Amino acid sequence: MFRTQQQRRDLCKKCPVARVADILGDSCTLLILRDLLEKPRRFSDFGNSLSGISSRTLSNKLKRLEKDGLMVRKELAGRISHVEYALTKKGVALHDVIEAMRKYGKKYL
Amino acid sequence: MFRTQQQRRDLCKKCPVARVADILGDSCTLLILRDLLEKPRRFSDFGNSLSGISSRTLSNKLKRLEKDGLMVRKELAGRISHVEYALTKKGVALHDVIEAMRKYGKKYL
DNA sequence: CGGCATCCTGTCGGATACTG
DNA sequence: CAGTATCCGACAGGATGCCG
Repeated sequence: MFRTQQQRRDLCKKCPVARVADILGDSCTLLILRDLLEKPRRFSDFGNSLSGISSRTLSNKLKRLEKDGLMVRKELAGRISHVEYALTKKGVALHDVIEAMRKYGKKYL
Repeated sequence: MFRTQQQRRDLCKKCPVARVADILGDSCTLLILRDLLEKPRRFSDFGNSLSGISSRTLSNKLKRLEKDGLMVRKELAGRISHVEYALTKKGVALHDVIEAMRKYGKKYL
């Protein structure tokens, strides 16, 4: 699915579910969002909760989320490098989706 | 994510969102569910709405959905082979998730 | 119509090592 | 700490052809 960019555009144009699917459509991103909804995180925080996701993959997913405007990267001042990732309004709005998922998961899975 | 079976089990055990992610976590499956929520479908129905998904992929996704108990395959009597796919109760319950996604997609994407 | 078998390629993502 | 670079294997999934 969404193999070519054209195909992706076509399907996304037609349906809002497809547009969300385009962003949520992989479990990894979903779990990152789940964590960020709770509170802002630092790069290394994800390593633990996501059961050893590789830094490469994490980096890629975060870039995608930032590009899509769901999340912002903040460099905080200090002697050592300190970066924080936090959801934007657009990202926080996914709360309802994630909660619907959590509710379903609890009840049926 | 969910690269090994063990990893998948571990993450799924911890969090309901992860469990839903395990099923919904790819756009293709999601769109199949979207269609099935509307009404039962036949194999070839998906080819159109999913913009040319290959029969191989479609077959695999349907099998997974059936295995997970979200959907049942019904062979209907008749001279020519006629199969229908319909959601189970567990599948229909995903309505809220999909609708939350639709709402979000409409508003923000 | 509703698939399955085979082949083959692209992409994802882990492992490892390195940097400012 | 927060990544980037490179390499490489696994696998998803398209294309094609065939079958009951």
